[in-house]
Formats: sequence, C-alpha cells, structure tokens
Amino acid sequence: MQQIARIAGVSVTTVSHVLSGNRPVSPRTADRVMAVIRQYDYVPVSAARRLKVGHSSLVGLVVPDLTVSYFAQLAKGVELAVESAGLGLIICSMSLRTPRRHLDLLRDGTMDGLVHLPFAARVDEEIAALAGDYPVVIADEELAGDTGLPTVVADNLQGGRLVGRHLAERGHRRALIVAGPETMLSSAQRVVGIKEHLPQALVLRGDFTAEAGYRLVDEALESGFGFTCVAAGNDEQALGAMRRLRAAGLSVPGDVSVTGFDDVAVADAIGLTTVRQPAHDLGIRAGELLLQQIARFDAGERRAAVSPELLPVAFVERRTTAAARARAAP
Amino acid sequence: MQQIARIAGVSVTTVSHVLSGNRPVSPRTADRVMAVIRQYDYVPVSAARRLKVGHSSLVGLVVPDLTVSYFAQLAKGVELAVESAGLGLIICSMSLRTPRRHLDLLRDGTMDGLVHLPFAARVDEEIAALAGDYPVVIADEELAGDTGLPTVVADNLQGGRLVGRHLAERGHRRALIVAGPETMLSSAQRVVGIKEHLPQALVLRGDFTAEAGYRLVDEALESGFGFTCVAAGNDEQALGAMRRLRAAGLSVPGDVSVTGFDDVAVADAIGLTTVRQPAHDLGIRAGELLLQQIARFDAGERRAAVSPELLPVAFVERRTTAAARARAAP
DNA sequence: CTGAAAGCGCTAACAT
DNA sequence: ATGTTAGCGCTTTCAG
Repeated sequence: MQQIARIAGVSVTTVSHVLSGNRPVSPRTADRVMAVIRQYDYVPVSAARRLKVGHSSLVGLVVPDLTVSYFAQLAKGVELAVESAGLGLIICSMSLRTPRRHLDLLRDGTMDGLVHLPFAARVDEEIAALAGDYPVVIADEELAGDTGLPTVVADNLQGGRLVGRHLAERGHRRALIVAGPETMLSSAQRVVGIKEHLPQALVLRGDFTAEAGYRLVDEALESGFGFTCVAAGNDEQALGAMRRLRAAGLSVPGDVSVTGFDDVAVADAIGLTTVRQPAHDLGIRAGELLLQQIARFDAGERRAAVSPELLPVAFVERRTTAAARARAAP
Repeated sequence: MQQIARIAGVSVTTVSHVLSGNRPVSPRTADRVMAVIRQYDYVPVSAARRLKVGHSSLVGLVVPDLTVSYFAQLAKGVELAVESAGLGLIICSMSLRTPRRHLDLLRDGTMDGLVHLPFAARVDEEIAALAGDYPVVIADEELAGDTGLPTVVADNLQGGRLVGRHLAERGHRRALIVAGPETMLSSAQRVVGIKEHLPQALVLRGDFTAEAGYRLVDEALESGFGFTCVAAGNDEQALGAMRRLRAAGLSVPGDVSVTGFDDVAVADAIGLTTVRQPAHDLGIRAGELLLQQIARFDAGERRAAVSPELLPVAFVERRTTAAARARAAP
C-alpha cells in the first residue's frame, strides 16, 4: 500500500480510504489511486486489516459430510444470508481428516462465527464449550443438553406425523420403523410422530446410512415380525432397506411400502416417497441467527437463551408407497 | 500474549517460543508458560502471525458443486496430502452465490494456494490469469488452452475405451453417445475412447445433468436413429437417459443397455454400469502437487511447465448392460 | 537459556 | 480533502 501511495502521489491514508470509502476522497484523487491499484493489481493483505480491526468478515459452516446434497442446499442458504452483510463463507467438512481444525479457525480469529450442524458427539461438546466465547449457531439438529444456543431445525415431529398418517391412511398397521441413532433428537422426534399414527410399529435403530437400513430390515425379516411398510429415518436408510427387500424377493410398493426422510436428489431419482426438509430456508435462517449472534457479541452481550426455531416440512408422495397388502411380509 | 508473558513472569519472546518450539526453552519455564496458556485458554491471533510470517498455512479447494459425492472424496484426498505438511484445508463451492470469493481469499493471503477443479469457463480464465502469481494446481478436468499449470486428471480416454469395448463385446453396434459439453476435454476424451470401439455411434451433446440426459435420448428417439445402447458422459446423464427410456416403455438393459461415468453413490444404488474415477487418489495427488508448487513459489521460481498427469480408472460392471437385441430401439 | 525491540501492512484518531 | 502517526499481536534478529 506504501507503494501504491507513493506512485499515486498520496498518503497511505488516502489509499486506505479510497478502498474502504470510509471518508470522502476527491474524485480526481480517487480515480488516480484506483488507476494505480488496478495497474499493479494490488490487493490489500487481509491479515493486516484483520489485525487492526479485530475481525475477519468470514464465517464458517461445519457440515457432517459433503456427500449429502441436503447439506449443500443448506450451505447455499447460509451464504445467501451472510453475504448480504458483506461476510464471506468458509465451509468445513467434519468428514475430513482433521475434524477439530475449524474450531481452531474460530478461536484464532480466521472466522468471526460458526454455523454448526451437529453430528459427532465429541465435536459437539467442544462446540458447546466454545459457544460461550464465540458466536455459534446450531442448525439441522439440536445439540444434546440444554445449551441455550440459537438453534434452527426442521419440524421433525410434524414430518414423522405426515409419514405415519400417510401410511395409516393406506391401511398399514404393522410397520417397521428403521430409525436413526437414538441420541439424535431429530431421529427420536420422527419416530414419535410416526408412532402417533402407527402405535404397533416395531422400532429398530441404526445410524443414518444405507448399510444400516439394509441390516435393520434384515433383522426384522429374520425375526419374523410381519410388516407391510418400512418408515426409514432418512433417505439413505430407505435405499438400503429397499435393497434388502428386493433381495428377499419383495416388491416395493407392491409387497412393502417404503418412506424416507430428507428428500435428497436420489429420492427423486428412484421415486421414493419422503419428507422434504427445508434445507435452503434452514440455511438462510441459520445465517441470520449467526449475524444476530455476532452483533450481540460485538455489543458485549453474551448468550441470550432461546428455544429452537422449527421450520415446516413437506410431504412428498412418489412411487414407493401403496395400499397395504392383506398379508404382511415376510 | 503480553498477558500470558506477564502472568508467567517471562517475556513474550519466550511465550512465542514455547508455542512454536523454534528455540530451546528450559522445561521448567515451558511448563509454567503452558500452564498459564491452558488456564486462560489462550490461542494466538492468527492474523498477527500471518502478517509477520507472510503466509497462512491454509490452502483452498474449489469444487463445482458440493452435491456430488465424487468431489467430497477428492476433497478428502487433498486434505490428507496437505495436512501432512501442517496445512489446513478450506473448501469453497462454486455453486454458491459468490463464485469469485475464493480468488479473493487467495489474493488477500487468507490462503497460500489453491486446488482448482475447472467447471465454469469464466472462473477458469481468472484462475489461469492468477496462476502466474499464486500457487495453483488444476485437478479433475484440464483447463482449456495450454496453461502449463500442474494438472492431474483421470484417464478419460481409457475410460471411454473400457465402455466402448464392453458394449462392443456384447454385440452393440448402433450406439447413442450422450456426451458432456464439447468444451470439456474430459468429455471429448471419453467420446474418442468410446468411438474407437463403436465407430458408428451417434454423438449428442449437452451438459452434465440428468435433464440433458433425458432430453438427448428424447431427441434420438424422435430422430428415428435406432440404437441398442446409450453411453452417457457421466452418471447424472445416465440417470436422465434411463428415465426417458423407461418413459418410452423400453427396459434397461432388456431393450437398451446404459452406461455412466464417475461411479457416484447413486450408480451403486441403482446398479448402473459405469467407470470409476480415482477421486481419492486424484485429491491426494493434487494436494502433493500444490505442496510442490508452494515450495517452488517460496523459492522464487515460477511456473515449471508440465504436462497433465493421468490416473487410472476402473470399469464397474453392474446391471444396466446386457447383450444387444437383434432389433434396435426405437 | 532468555529479553528487548523492530517491524509485518493496515486503519483510524488526530492533525492540518 | 488529505497527511502523520500510533499501534493491532505476533515473530525474530540481535544482545546478553
């Protein structure tokens, strides 16, 4: 910047101000300075600015796994929200090898705040501990324990109800619920919603993967529990479940109906009946909450205990659900 | 750090050195300092360090779209490679709203280098322009024009050959090649490879989406060109193609065989015969090349023109290909 | 083995 | 409307 100032025949102060617009500069001077800046393709060293102003104008987003399109949509929402405040977004994937690195980025000032999507209990705890000292908001999944952190999630209970009602209305009574981890509130809520309409359902739990879906249906088949439908905790599990059903010679939805949850791209591709989470809106709202939280910290306030915000979900009927057969599988 | 030094009764110099290990500190002193650091949960302000040392120890990865699992695997590979050098990885998605932001992060020193996966011509040009001044490596797709940038891509030509040979061996002659954009070298190479074995193939181009796959098959059907197989440019296109075939009452692979490319998660889910790209290896190699490139820039050297490295692909036969029918569709 | 002090490049009072 | 200058928090010679 010294260089630019010297060449343009002004002080560094002036260069700084034509760049920031923080105080009036005569058009003539401004033009001259800009010309030099462009000619030399000068870009201010952000570290110097950060050191001085005390913040980076960058926020982070921690996602469990980049492979899920749902998270990508959510990310777009977050970026939309924070960019309107002039902030940039950095995405960190916890599925990468150094899960704790993004926490360092927050603590060392590389980022001004974080939108965190809970996934692994160990990291979650660290996040909760950090949230007293740095702006953090939780999205997609509530944190275990009452942290009082700003949180926005989909209305999983309602989603479960929609699935349960749809199945019940089609005559299903004997249902297999392939649920996600018991520790995840979203998973538990979905089960509760489903059971309101299908009280006799058998609940089997596993993680949110296709493998778990396969294995859990396998268990149910072996156990001899007869069921006419499978309500999976998410689309991945539904995929695995369908694979196992097909392997058993059962047709979907002819013999067994199957539902998912999330509405990822694959769901549309294979015609899976599922519940759409408002991924984009979740992201936007999370970004807004983070902005608020950053402002709060700047103002010296700390956590203002709030209860989680719930965003509405939508039922998407496709081709994996039909009326229940008289005789239950297997 | 002043605080820490004062409380521990040492100089900031000493605190700095117990943190960096850049010079011997007596165990007694070091322990005392570390105790204070932990007690106050002190983390150095990275901006100050960066300002002083001139680099951030962070590199970036630009991916076209987070929704594709292939890119996530590649990302893991990059992180694996750079973390061994003590660098952190920041991921930027071009599908987000501000595609140029990551270039700013490179230019303003937030990142020391960039692994770039070409996707949008406009951004690609800017990258190429920047590559003379900052460490950049290209992965997954060659940049148009002879940029001489370090590049690592899958062996698309070989992939095309594998597809072509597989189809030819099963008696297919009349083939529809649903290709990706003509401007993408990867796409062009795949077509060349396929045509070596299926010279009479009809080539129709579109972008790498399911919609394009659907539309292109639709065109072929309307045109009356009879074909017994569809070789798609990637898995997405293959998905769209299959959707259109099914809509026409054609069974896969009974009436028409279909192949994809990439081997994304959906391919496995629906049993698509495809070609697996070595995503993880691509990432590792890209990370290694970036490390080299950063070292080169540090040493004052600039671009050392190199030719693209090719990584081997693997053919994955599943359930969407079979022997050709006597009569070609439609 | 430890300290003092000079900046890294920028911003923002405080001048003029 | 513009310039002078004092740091932001760290690393690193240079001196003990």
